[in-house]
Amino acid sequence: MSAIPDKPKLEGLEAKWGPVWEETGTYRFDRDGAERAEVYSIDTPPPTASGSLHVGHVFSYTHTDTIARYQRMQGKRVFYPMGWDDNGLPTERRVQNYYGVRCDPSLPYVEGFVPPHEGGDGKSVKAADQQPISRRNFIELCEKLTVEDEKQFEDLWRTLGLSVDWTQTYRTIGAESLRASQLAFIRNVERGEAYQAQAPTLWDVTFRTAVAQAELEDRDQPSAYHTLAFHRTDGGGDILIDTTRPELLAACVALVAHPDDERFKPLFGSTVRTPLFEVEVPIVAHHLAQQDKGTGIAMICTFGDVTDVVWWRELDLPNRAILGFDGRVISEAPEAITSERGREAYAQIAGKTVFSAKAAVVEALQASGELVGEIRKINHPVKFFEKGDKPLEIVSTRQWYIKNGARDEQLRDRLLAHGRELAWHPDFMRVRYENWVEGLSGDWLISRQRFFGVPIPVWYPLDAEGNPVFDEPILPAAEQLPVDPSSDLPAGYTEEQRGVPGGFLGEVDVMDTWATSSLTPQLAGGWERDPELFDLVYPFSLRPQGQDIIRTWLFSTLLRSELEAGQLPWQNAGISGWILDPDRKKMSKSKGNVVTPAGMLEQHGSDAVRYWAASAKLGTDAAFDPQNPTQIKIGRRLAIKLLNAAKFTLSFDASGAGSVTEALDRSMLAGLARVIEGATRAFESYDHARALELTESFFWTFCDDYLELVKERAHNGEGQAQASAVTALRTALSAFVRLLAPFLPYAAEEVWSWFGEGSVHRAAWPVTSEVVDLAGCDADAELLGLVGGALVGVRGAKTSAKASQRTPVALAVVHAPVDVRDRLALAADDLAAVGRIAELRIEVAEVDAVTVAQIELEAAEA
RNA sequence: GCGCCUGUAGCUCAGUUGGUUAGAGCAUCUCGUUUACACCGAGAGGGUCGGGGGUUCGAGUCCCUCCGGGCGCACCA
Repeated sequence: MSAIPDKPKLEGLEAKWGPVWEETGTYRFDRDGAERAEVYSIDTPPPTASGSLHVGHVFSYTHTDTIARYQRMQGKRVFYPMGWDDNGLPTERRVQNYYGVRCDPSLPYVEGFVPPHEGGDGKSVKAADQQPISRRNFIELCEKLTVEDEKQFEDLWRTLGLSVDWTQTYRTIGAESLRASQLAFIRNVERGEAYQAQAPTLWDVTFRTAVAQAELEDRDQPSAYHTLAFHRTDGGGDILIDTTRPELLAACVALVAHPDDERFKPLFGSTVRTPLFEVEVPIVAHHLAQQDKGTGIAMICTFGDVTDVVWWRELDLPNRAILGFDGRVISEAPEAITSERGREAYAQIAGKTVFSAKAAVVEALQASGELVGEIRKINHPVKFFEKGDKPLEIVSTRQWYIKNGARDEQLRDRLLAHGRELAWHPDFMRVRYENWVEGLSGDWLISRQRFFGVPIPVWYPLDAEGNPVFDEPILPAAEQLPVDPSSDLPAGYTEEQRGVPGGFLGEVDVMDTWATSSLTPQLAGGWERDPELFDLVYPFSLRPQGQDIIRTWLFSTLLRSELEAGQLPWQNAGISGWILDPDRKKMSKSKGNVVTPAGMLEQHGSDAVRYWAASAKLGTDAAFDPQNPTQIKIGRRLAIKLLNAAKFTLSFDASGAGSVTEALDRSMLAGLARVIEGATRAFESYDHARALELTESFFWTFCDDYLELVKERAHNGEGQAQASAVTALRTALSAFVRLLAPFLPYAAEEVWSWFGEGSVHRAAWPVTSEVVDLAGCDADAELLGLVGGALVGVRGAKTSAKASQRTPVALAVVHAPVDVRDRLALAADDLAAVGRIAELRIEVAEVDAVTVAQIELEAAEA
């Protein structure tokens, strides 16, 4: 216990208590002798270490922390780890800009490399100005920078007061994560859940990597319809088609119309010659062709969009792809282009970007008269990589996939069943998951042609000609992990055999970030590393996360758990909403005006900021105006009030404390029992905001009415009347501090230290019996409100008389309904004391509520 | 196009299974240095619960419909 300061204040509490919690291990997960039933485990979202911190982080992580603290006070052994998602593209990009470098895997490693820049100004360095460096040098810089970034995150989390066990941290690029991630992958391969395939793949030409369905987003883009004339080979004239991608004309493999379309029915089976390139292609029928779109008949190219891929596959069409990995038209024309005119036309587009090729084709078509009518500009949605800024192309590549139920109905049904088993908070978020699972169009593409990631742990044998035999990948043994196939050796081979005929080739691709972060329960829980720990924490009690990554993180984690263990990775999913700016737009850096969380915490105090975050329910978006942070100010006020009310309460002589006998004191405790019950129930149903609201509102009643009513008795009263007030006050204070501890951990700990033992965050969550035992079960919970009503009347009379609240009252007559009069009389002395009423009459009258019928103020004293 | 969420005081939001006269805070106005708190306290004004229809003794709450806002999925000829 420590002394109560003369002037309690919030400033400095973070610096005072953070180190104490760290030193005493307040939030340490105690696994000794633990059983699963007493463990509450949290699958904390690992923030992208290279990303910037914003208020949204503070918002959702606070939600989780209130739950963690509640569970801890309920006696649970809380497993609350923290991870850093440091592998992947965001880090690569940050490293490029921060150090002014770019990875070129063909370059050799340079010992003691010094990057051209350090710190950057946050603006991107142009690709041309970036110094190419080896993959190893590049990864070293990634490692270095992420470690620094992670330190900043940790500092912020600590200041915010997250009750994370900082001995339980992991990095998604750390050795343990590499091992677990590769092990899980190998098991997927062995069970036939992971496989590789040569297939048309959505491809980002800027980052030169494949991307998965989950990373796509649609963006409206300006485009234009071009009407092209195809020539019937039977001499029947031209067929017009509309296309937005004339540059892919050279890759055209067929025309397609709906099988029921009377206009084209006679043409199915016949052929046309493509304009410009003069390739003979068939006219085919497919139900995906829309009669009312364009001219009702479309050209199929390899590949303009995902529908082309479907048509290509289902109609068994040839592949005449013309786009390379760099997004440019490849130099070699498809063999199908045989005419001299066609070859010449192709020469005009070879090597050009999509943009330039389109211009060239359009120009040639105009010259030949095969472009009919006007070019009509439109806006239409185009698929982008969510982190990219150029439209995705589709190229044919060999990639690794993990089955996700898109082509396996049984797996999909199991995933949907898990979605129904999982307790979602709020429940309607389940729909997002179901939409996603039901809409999956292909297996999960997990290989990325990038550098800073978990290497795909396979090698391929090389045949006598030196060609890799992809069908027979060589997997490492579990004991070998983690491996980097580009430097480590497959069993039975020597380094000299790398890349030579009859030897082997290491896979150079890395895994998608989500392929690793989909294993966070396994990474944090010690899967295949610490079985005892894993059994204690898995399946996790809670997965907290943002609504934006249901289709990525939540889905992929659930999938991996189903594949590996056939079960849900968690019991509950708590989904936080967005932070919106005052215009109800999603907050974003580009809009400027983004306050840094550290600055917010500094300015208002952690408890205040936490209050703002905690006052929003799960799943609900919260508005935040940095210029006018009302909710934060209210939180600050509440925290200060807690300090002051505690100090006041503890200032009364408690030597006689023991039992509560006075009606008003018993009433207050009865009301508090209801609050404890309600707050507990709210927390049990993951409604922290409700718990806060209930507690806060009764706490203000406690301060403004109850404390005012009894302070005279507590201070100057005598005997049991005085002792009753002090007992009730102290009992209530103890409960309030604990009820508020999940929200205001600093103020609560400070106050607790004035009278309690140990940390409030390890104290027992209040139960109704501790107040009911003192108040008696027959206590009149309504009495405090009734007296409060009378008090409002007295205060109002003084206010309207423009008199001070301390003005003495000669006579006050209070009217009360018949069933209330006697109850009110039990608190008459307290009411008279706070109102400075010399003569207080409480009379029965025909009124609905307690009213002050008559009041005579004494003349103001000089 | 299919679906989910949402619309309550000037602002931000509560409002349990339908049940008296719809609540809180902020803001506004008025008053007050009363035993902790001026980062304070007291009081007051302020709402056709998006519109319309229905079920019911009774609807902010349930049903239908329309309108506005947000989001998810689908949509690239």
